[in-house]
Parts: sequence; structure tokens; C-alpha cells
Amino acid sequence: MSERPVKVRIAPSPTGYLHVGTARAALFNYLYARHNDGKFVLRLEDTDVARSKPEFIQPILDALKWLELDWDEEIVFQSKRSELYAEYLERFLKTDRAYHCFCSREELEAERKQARADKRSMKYSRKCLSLSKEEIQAKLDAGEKPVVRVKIPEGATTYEDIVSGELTRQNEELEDFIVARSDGSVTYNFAVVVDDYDMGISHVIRGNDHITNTFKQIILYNALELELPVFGHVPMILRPDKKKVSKRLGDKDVGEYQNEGILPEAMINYLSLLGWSPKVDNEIYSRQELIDLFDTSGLNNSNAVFDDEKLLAFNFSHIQKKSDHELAVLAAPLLVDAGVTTKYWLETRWEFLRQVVGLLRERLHRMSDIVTLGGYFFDFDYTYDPKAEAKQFHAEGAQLLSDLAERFEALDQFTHDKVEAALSELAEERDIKKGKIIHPTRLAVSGMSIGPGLYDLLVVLGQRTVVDRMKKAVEYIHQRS
RNA sequence: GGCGGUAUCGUCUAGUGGUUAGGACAGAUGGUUCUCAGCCAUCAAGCCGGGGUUCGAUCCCCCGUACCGCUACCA
Repeated sequence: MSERPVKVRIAPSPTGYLHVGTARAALFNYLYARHNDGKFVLRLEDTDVARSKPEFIQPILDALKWLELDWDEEIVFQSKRSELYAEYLERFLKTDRAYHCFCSREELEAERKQARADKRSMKYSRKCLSLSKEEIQAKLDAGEKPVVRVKIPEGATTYEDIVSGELTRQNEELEDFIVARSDGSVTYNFAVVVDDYDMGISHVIRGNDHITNTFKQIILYNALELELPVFGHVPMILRPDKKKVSKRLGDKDVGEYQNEGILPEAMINYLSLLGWSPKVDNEIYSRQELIDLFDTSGLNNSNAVFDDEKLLAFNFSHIQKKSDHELAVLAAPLLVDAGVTTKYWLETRWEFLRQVVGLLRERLHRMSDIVTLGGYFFDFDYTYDPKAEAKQFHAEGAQLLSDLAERFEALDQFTHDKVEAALSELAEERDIKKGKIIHPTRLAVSGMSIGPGLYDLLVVLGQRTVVDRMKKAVEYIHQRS
């Protein structure tokens, strides 16, 4: 295999959204290309008229863009390349590896059934291989539309997989698979060979569910006398029940993780460690670090279960790496979408938003947590947590809230220290623990029993808001009783 | 069924012919604290089974088992 410039590709078929398996294959290709100053290109395998849907194309592109797996060059659409395939098919037909087959689908189906019944694997009988030129011409003249099959050679096919090492398949395990349909269009393996060759793909890194295809493709490369790319097959990503991830089983696609508040860098980082390892005791990496580190020698060959919890932990880590400003940028649209505030309001109070995320950041496992954990900063329309309310909003609590609100109102400066001092004083005078005051106050101003340190929380909320909310809580307690 | 691949804590993984088999997530416990989270510390948890090869196998070989994949005029 001669040295060629590195050029890799991801070739999704638009039969659904982008799932994590395809995303990871894309990532490995992307990392390999970037690491080696090569090209990473995108090809859409959209030739399955029955299952391909144009409406899946954009979401796939969006997901790739979200992950910033940006591809080089123009997107290649298989559906637009039928002329190219026809050329190669022409060429293939001239080799002694090609032959026409007139067997009907019904006949083949019957053979298949029989093979099953006999517990044999289905292999085409080669019935049409022995047809004479005259017989073929006669059928053609009669208007029969044959398919084109490849005559699998004797012997075995071997190649060196960059993940699994040397792999061999006895050719007799392969059947004379169909290369072109009766309507003249080529099938998957033929199109892939033509495309990978034509596009100058140097390395084919894909899921190991393609290993059988690889042998078929190699036979086609050989028949067409084309130079082979290097192949590498990465393990599958499995669900917690060890089944291959699939949309049908309810597995999330990449877009759903995005909507849940997963950061693209977290997804990238997590995915990179499924089936690959940098072999050091560190797991959190930036995109650039992954590019620098990525090496096919770190690829392993056993399937990996996708663990949402660990993804979340990675997400948390990457959230912590961001600045308050960056987090504010990410949080703003989520808060607006949730209806707790408006875009305009936030734009005029950016510093406030920045402080809020600064306060909440180490509680954010997914960005969307900002809404549930911090909605009260923007919206007074919260309800009190029922359990906490039962515990804190009693007569004594109301009295404390009312007293504290008065003292807060009288403060000339609403700083952490002043607030703390006011609260401590009250606790001392009443000879009670500070917690007795802190908890009802937190509930009054946030509706929640959990959250950031109270003094910080109060300062960010602001004197006016705090006092208002406390008074309102007092009223609420009185009304209720 | 046939063919192929894989097998280290629950999960993702590192690792070596001789190691206290390492890390991360999750779990447990303790500390910090006004709560939650975080942070810190500690703990628990693994070499699929059986044969070989060898002075010695988690590691190499074989068999078994389990799991995964492929087995279309789909991609």
C-alpha cells in the first residue's frame, strides 16, 4: 500500500437522525484527519429510495455542525453520481468477474427459504453463470432485465485491519452478490468502492458491522484493479442492555443530547473514549488535545456500552472549564425558551445573568439545569417547595422573616458581610441557630430548600427583591393560616 | 444455523510472562457547610470457565461459554 495523503470520510445514510455510533465514527475520522493534516469529507449515501428521506439530511448536518465535526470540501451525494457508477459498471462488465443473472426475486426467495430449512447459509446457486452467450442474448431480446453479479474468485481474501490486525475470509463464504440491480443502478458495495476510490479516500474507518462488506469490497477493488484504501473497523456502541444502539429501541440521537443541555465538547470527549484510549490516567480533554493525542494504536476492539451517567459527569467537567460569560451565553436562550425571562430583559442585565451562572455553575450537570435551579432569579412566579414549606413556614418562621426583612431593608449596603451580620444579629438576639432563619429565608426568596450559599444568593438577588419576596412570604403564611 | 469478532471492577478503560492489577463514572463512608451541589479523604468492587505452554500465566495457544456483528435487487 503506497503512502497517500490522508483523506477520510464519514458516510451516513439519511434514513434517520445522527446516532451516537455514527457520530463517534465521524469523530474518529475527524480526529485522524486533523491529527495528520489530512482531509475529512462527508458523503451522503442516499440511494435507498425506500428508506432515505431528504428531511433527515439537515438534522444530520446540524448534528455534525453542533459537534463541530466540520468537513472539508463539498458534500458528496451518492444519488447524484449515477453516471460515474455507470461508467465503472461498464468497466466492471468487461472483466471476467461480472456476469448477468436472470433469476427472479421469487426464485431467489425460494432458494433462500430452502437454504434456511436445510440449515445452510444462503449462497446464490450460480445458475446463471453457465448461461451461454446466445441464451443471454435471447433473454435480453425477450426484454428480460438481468442483474449483474460478481463472480467471487476461489481462495481467500486477507487484509490488514488497523484495529483488528490481519483478517481473513474464505471466499467460499461469500456469495456472488448483486452489484447492479435490474434497473441498472448499482448496489451499496459497488457504489462505496467507486466513491472511496474516486474521492481519493486513503483510510476507511467505520463500524465493525462493515467487516463483511470490506471483503466484498476488496474483491471489487481487485476486479476493477483499483488501489485499496487502508481499513480500520471500530467496535460498536451498545445500549446498557448490550444491544446495538438504535433509534427503534428509543435510543437518543445526537440532537436530543443537544436539547438536553449536553455540551458538544463533552459529547466529543466522552465519545472519543468509547473504543479508544490515550492510555494515560486522564479523561477530560479539549478538542485540540484529542486531535493532538489521537492515534489509531489507541483504538480497541471490544464493544462499549454507552453510559448516560458518565456522559453527564463529562458534561459537568466541561461546564466547569467555561467562564461565567461563556456559560451565560449558553444559559440565556434556555432561560428564554423556558419562559422565565425575555431576551431583552437579559440583554439589559447581562452582569446579573453572569452572576447567576457564577453562583450556580457547580450545580449544573446539564446546561438546562439552569432553568430549574435558577429560574427564581428571573421570575417571581414560583411556588414554594411543599415539603420545605411545611417545615419552615410556620408562625415563628413568619416572625423571623418579617423581622429580618425589616433589618435588610434598613441596610445601607447590601453586601455579603452586611447581610450575614444582620442575620447573625437576629439569631443571637433570639438565641437561635442561624439555620432557623436561613432556611425559611431561602425558601421565601427562591421557593426552594436547596441552592447556593444564602448570603451570596441574597446579594445577587438584590436588596429590593429580597425584601419584597420576604414580605410576600410573610403575607402568604398569614393568609394560609 | 453458517461465518467472523470480542471477553479486566456494575459501566468506560490502562496494564504486564513475575505488579499491592492502575484510573474514571456510578456506589458507600467521613470531613467542609445554612441546605443542595461541589470539593477533599477513605472504602468496596474486576482479570468468563476449562485445559495446555512455562519455573511462573490476567497476559501466549486450544476448547467451551457468553456477548456482538454479518448473513437483501438496504445502506
